[in-house]
Amino acid sequence: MSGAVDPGYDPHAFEPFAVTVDLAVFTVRGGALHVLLIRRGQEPYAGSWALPGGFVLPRESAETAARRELAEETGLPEQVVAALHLEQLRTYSEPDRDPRMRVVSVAFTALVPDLPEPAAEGGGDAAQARWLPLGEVPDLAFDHAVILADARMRIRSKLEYTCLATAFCPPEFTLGELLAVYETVWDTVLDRPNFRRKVLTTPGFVEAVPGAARLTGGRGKPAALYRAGPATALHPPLLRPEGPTP
Amino acid sequence: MSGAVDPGYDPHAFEPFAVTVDLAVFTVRGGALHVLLIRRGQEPYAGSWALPGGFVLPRESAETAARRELAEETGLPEQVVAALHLEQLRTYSEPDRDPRMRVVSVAFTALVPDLPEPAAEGGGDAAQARWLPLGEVPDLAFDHAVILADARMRIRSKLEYTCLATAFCPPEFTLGELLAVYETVWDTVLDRPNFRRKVLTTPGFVEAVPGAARLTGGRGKPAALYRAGPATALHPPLLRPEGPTP
DNA sequence: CCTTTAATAGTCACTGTGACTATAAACAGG
DNA sequence: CCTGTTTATAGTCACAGTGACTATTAAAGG
Repeated sequence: MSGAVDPGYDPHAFEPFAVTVDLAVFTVRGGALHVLLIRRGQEPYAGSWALPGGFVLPRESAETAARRELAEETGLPEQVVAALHLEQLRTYSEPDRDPRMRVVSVAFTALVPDLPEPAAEGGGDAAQARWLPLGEVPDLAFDHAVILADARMRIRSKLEYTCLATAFCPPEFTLGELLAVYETVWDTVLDRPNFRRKVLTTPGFVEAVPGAARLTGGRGKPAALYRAGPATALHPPLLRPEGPTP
Repeated sequence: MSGAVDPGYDPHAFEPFAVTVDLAVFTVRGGALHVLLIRRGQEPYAGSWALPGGFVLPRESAETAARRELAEETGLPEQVVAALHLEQLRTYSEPDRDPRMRVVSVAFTALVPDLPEPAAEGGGDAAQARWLPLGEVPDLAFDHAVILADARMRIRSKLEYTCLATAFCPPEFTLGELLAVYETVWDTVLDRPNFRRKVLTTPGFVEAVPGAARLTGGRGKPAALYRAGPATALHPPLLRPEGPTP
């Protein structure tokens, strides 16, 4: 616990820890799950791709730092960043994960709708930011490949028993778009009518927008629009077809 | 990420962070969920109860530190501690959670069978360690009440979709004991035959110990013995009666 | 118009579960 | 030794939720 040992503990007595945050920010675009990556400008791993993130400042919590870094590196307005779904994933603390010094990193997962185009240059850190499909992600700096894999597993399983999928959608969406989120994240094909039945009979998952409908890219019958409902958990869950973690 | 900013970063340049681990160690004893607490010997919060834990050493990962602290403060043999179920809960990083300095704490949850009697004195830190039923937990030091509440919520929901409940049982156990784990953690009463059917038809949840049986405290028909099976996830899950988090 | 595409409606069989009844095997006490 | 109590184990029945499928509706395009 915080201070079982503390004989007049001197903060500068030994090599200190640095604390950082790393962000695995996902979006669904064009039928593929994308993750936000930045290209590193400095050593170590200069030129490599990495997850966005940075140091936690002395008066910040890890979550505050995560939102600040995300705003800086994506150029999204603070207000948008303040509202989006951000969730702690886990903390990575292997002693040699950073070659320079002891760095403990708190990793977060964020889900955003497709809309925001990278707009990376706002940050100023000269690092370029891009959305990359998971299939095209190159080797990453530090242990970020592990973090990314953990984050992916986490969201795959969270879609099963939470209403998180709506975080990938714009404020108003069609059930076809929501279906596409599930199919993309799980990399499966779901039965459309069954999916519809499940979503609509789960209380609080989605709410119909009265009278609204949208033409789905020109083809087919217009779809009704829905908003995310107040529910956060799915009882019973919406299990994906195959095993727990294919 | 770990080092987007790093202009020849000087480790001693600013007030450093300390990194600690906190442990929420649970056991089921006598129909009540118990948590392991220690009484603090020093300020701050001297005399208060707190979760066991301590500083992460310069060459340790958080998980290594958690196992070491647990061994020190419970007196359990290293070998037992090395094998038990330990899982990262989340990291607590509010700037003022420790009045002395900036402390970021990685919290863990551990589940142990009833057997180990506190045996706290082995540690030497003079702090006394005790198992307390959750209903009798007093005010805790720092933000440990929050950590404990989070840990409790986590294990309650993990019993639903993982095989974790066996971690509360000795190596060989009866289905009645496993049932008691669920009933204690969820604070509900489950139908015995239905529970039995569910556990036995879930592949890999438990394995029968051939020919073995145990007298259940003298009363009633002897029960067959089982061991934990290889499965880790429960598909479909074993949902608790009421809402998601009562 | 007729075809294509996607949304929406509805059907049917099966699986898993909740509620419940029945039997078996130990012990306690008269 | 019989009887009641306790706990384990076996089995039944009805219903909810789901997977697989078929049918209909409403748009766009040639």
